[in-house]
Amino acid sequence: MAFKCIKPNHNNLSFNSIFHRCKSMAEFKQAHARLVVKGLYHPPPSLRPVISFSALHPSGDIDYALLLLLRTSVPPTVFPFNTVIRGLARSLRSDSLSNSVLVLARMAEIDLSPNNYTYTFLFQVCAKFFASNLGQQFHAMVIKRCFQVDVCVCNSIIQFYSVCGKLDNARKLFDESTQRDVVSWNSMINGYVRNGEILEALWVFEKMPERNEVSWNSLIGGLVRFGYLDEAHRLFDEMPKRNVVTWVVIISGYSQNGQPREALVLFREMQLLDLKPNCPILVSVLSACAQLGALDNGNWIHSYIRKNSIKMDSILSAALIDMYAKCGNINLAMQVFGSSQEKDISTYTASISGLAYNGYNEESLRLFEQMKSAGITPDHISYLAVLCACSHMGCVEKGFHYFNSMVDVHQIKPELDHYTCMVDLLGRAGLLEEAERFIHTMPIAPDNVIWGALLSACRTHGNVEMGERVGNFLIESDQDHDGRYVLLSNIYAVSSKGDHVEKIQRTMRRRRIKRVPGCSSIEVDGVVHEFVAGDRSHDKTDEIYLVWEEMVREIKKFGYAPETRGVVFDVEEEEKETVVSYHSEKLAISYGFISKEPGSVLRIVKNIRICSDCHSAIKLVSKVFKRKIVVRDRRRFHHFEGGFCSCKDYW
DNA sequence: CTAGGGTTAG
Repeated sequence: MAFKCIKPNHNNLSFNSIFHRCKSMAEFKQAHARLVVKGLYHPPPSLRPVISFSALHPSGDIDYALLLLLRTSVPPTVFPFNTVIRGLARSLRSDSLSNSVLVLARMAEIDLSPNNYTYTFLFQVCAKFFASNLGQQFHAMVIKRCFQVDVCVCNSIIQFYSVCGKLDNARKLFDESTQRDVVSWNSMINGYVRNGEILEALWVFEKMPERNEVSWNSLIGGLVRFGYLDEAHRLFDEMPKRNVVTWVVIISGYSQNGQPREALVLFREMQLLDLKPNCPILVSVLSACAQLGALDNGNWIHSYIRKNSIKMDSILSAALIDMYAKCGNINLAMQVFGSSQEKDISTYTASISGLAYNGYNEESLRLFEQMKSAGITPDHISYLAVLCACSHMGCVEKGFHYFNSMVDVHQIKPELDHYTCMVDLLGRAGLLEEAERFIHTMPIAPDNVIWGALLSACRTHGNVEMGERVGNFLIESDQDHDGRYVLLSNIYAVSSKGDHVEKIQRTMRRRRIKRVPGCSSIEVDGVVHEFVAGDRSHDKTDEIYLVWEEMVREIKKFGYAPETRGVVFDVEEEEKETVVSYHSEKLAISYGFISKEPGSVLRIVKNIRICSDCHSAIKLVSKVFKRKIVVRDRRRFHHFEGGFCSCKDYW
């Protein structure tokens, strides 16, 4: 023993310590380059830390790892080869698949047999790139060589098959496997969930000998994904021990499935249990606030983030910006934008579209230009925001300018959404023929949404001929969509074909199409109050109606005349004025007058678009009662002040 | 000295 110490391997020690001191890829490369340039012999084992760092560290360089592994004589042990395949499995680059095959081939060249780790990483790569055939070949290799797989390899094969949609193969392996643990069961649940077989997933869940949080979370996540939110909530209640992922799944589930109130309720439950929300939860809750237009709640989240010094990443700041913008408070949104540290494309996009639907069209376009100057390449979503701004401005020329630059400068292939935006742009501007021609010359097939945009433009500009044609086509091809019937009958109602309205109503009744009722909400002291037209369910109904009638008397002195033309549905003639008089946004505003502090801004959120009667009434209310009123409808904001609206009556 | 399953916006 003492003998060996006489000649220690100085080289090896010193080179190892050189590399071990390195903290970044650049330092590794510099150190390595110095050795190579000086022609100093560096023993292969010392390269191991370089390979590990290059392959696995977030700031590493997988190509460098591959280079060292394939072109130098690293010691022929399986470890560095496994490390590189592991790194390839982590990377998102499309050549990872072929590179992992290259590594495997090199192993065969130098007679290195893959071990369990090698196979685990290989199946990870195949799962990530949905390399169904290659993975199957690896599986065959495992079988043919009588390789003794351990439970991890077995599970990674199950996982591989299930993400590739080969559920039968996964199930066969699972059934035949002698080593099954909770991960195997969970992978099967996930496989079924991923492939839409929620009943199978449920069956597996019920048969499991033991479950952990992941089992519960996977099933709950599956139920959420397929819209079975009540079932998901039931399991959530039954769950013996929840973790933070459980909360993410259920809260984001509600938030993304159009049930933002439930998301907020669960978030409050978390607060009561003194549980710390993580970033994804905060993002989901902010999105719920954005959907509801619940500014008080959103403000509270913002101060919670500040108080607890939660790290703001770009997603969280985008969510905050989006929340403020969708609550109609563009100033706060832009404040968050201004103070966010790392502005990436999502931060910009949230601000660009926020400005656009709040009526700050020029500012929106300016920010888009600013983003490009900052060296951020616009993507298809930021272009969507810009086109939307042009459409709100009614600026056809600018819209086409951006549409063309999207294709020519940034090589982004327009998707249906972009085409819809262009049809909307042309249609709003009254260029109906051009809009229809545009649809016919699109390189992809138009969907019902695009025709819907055209139909809506026909209604705005009273084009009965085109409206009748498009509308009748739409109520046949998309029979369940209530809005199309409404638009078409509105078009008939103001034309000489008033008698056709009756026909449309009969068709709707026959097909049992229910209209989605118009619904408006207002937040008071953190509670969101909801109203539908003619609603009498609120505690303060009497007062609300009294106040609105009083306000109508006042604005009539300033020239308000109720319009009933838009009301053609489900009501008898004499009811029309009553219904339009108590549209949901009017009730919500009236409640705001009663319950909010005098002079405070009233913020209303409406689920469908505002009608022109409400629009002119609210303009006058804002003038006569000197009150700022912000109405968010399905498409955009209307900021009412002093008798004017930010949309300049173009909406 | 390495490994397998669940969550994240615009």
